[in-house]
Amino acid sequence: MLKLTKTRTFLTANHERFRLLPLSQLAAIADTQETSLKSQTHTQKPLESHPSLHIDPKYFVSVLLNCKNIFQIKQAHAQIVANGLLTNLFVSNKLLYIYVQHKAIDEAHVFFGGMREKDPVSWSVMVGGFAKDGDFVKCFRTFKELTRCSVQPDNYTLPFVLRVCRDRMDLLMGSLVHGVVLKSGLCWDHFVCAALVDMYAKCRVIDDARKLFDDMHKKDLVTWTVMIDGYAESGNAKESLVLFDWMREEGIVPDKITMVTVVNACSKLGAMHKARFVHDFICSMKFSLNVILGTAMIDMYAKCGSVDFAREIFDGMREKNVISWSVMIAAYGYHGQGKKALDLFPMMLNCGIMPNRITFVSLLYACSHAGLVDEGFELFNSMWDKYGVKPDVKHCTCMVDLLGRAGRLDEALKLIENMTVEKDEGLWTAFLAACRIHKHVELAEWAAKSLLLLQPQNPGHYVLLSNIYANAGMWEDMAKVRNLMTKRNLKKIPGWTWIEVDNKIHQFSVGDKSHPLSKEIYVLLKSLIEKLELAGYVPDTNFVLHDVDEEVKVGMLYAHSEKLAITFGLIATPEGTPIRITKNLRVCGDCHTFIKFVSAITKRSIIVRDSNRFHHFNEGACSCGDYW
DNA sequence: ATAGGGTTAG
Repeated sequence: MLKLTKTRTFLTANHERFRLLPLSQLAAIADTQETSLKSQTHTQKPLESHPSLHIDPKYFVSVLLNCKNIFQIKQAHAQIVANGLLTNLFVSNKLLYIYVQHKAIDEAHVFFGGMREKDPVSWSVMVGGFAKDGDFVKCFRTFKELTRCSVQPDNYTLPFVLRVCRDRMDLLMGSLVHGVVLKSGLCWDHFVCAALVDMYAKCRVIDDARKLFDDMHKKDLVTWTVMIDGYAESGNAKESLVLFDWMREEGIVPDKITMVTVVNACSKLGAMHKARFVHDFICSMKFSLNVILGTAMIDMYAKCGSVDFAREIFDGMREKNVISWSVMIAAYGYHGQGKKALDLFPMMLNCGIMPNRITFVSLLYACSHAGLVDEGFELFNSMWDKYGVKPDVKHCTCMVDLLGRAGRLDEALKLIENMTVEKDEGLWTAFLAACRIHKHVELAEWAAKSLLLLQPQNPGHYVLLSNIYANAGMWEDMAKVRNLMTKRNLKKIPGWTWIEVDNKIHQFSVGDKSHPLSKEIYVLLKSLIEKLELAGYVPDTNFVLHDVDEEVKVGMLYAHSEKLAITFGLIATPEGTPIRITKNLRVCGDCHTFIKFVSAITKRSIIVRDSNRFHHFNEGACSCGDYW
């Protein structure tokens, strides 16, 4: 019955010579060979095959499905050739797919090239293979070839090419594909539309993603998840949570992956009530914490201000990976508990987890936040020798930060001069901060100019440089920088501060008057400032003059978004509880001083998070070392 | 026969 059982060598379509195994041995490849043969004879009708062949193609498909490695696939491939089954698209498409599934993309490509007959499935599998492999060029080349062979792009190929656009964040190509989608009339297809939403969301064109999303008549869980994540990633975590509520109202039941993105949104928001709610929700769904969900929750609690809750989750996790450990270390770090962060390191090694680049960033960062200079140096020096992790810019930045805070500017400078890796924005920013503490104008100017050269489109750098000139009384230079900024049509990135009260997020911008309690807030802020000034607070007007927009300068000198949020916090949160605020950018020096005085006078503890740093204020002191 | 969403720093 079998066409070939004797051992001989054979040329596959890929022109490789194989010692062909007898079918009896090939069968051993497939674990489930017996069951699949049985089920085939007893329950399923054999597929129609070429009249001259006696072997059922389905048999080869089941062999292919059970291949464990490339070698086995090639053996099966050879047998398929030997049995003349290549002409069977059912079999050859499966073979192509199996090559792709085992990431043997080159083999797949060669085989694909040699296929005499290709149907839309063959094309999709190949396009998808390149997409999953991240090979943008070959993915598009194949896609173009497909259209040239007058095959219609279908609801399988289009999501694949959109996927590769998404992974590269290539909005231009993505919109071009969107054009193809419109022409193909497939814009109402479920998968195609979801892929478009995903592409736009990941390219941070969240409004376009939303438009498509709103027009979808059937939104499934994956699309909701993509949308929720998209909002969180593009800085609107509040909307993520709104969508999450809406999704449940629509009767869609979230799964663990959705919850990861929701947890992530809470991290970004730093809203503790929301965090608790989401945690309770996860418990009520009886979701067990896998590594990813658990790690996301550690991060959430840490960024919502409670390292202790974060640690509870951490301790309760059965499986932890490098990321879980790094997140926990970082959490202690930005809460100013450097010692605890460092204690975790040997524990992690004991568990057999090897540190990576980010682990070291977290460790060094923890050192700089807690002023642990010697410990930091030791880690920095040992990371390559002991753990094989090469120090990069980020690690150098932590060291510059550490040395700068410790007042060792000259050593920081030496480190920068001896660096072999390319210097980036963060490095110059850290060095600049150190120069400003030590009032070293020339070096500060050098750092700020480097920043400007590196990112001429970032308005923040212009503001920095002009502030340096202003502080040094170099008015002409200052004017030049401001002019350059106007000429290049750059505007300052707006800063926002928000505060969560009774499960609601209240958001403020500079001089904001949109809040319902705006009147009360301004009245209290005014009298508060008077009290603070009596206690010795001197507003840093220099900073205000150059850092805040013109209209603010005139009428509302003291209406920074942080100050508005704090004042509202004093009104709306019960005494004895800490006031927690979050800002999307760094808190300026003036506000830092302001908050210190507020915490001294009102005896309230205040926790400020700016981007991903925490400042704990208590009775007029800040835990994380003064930077201003 | 082929298909999508998730974790860390800066």
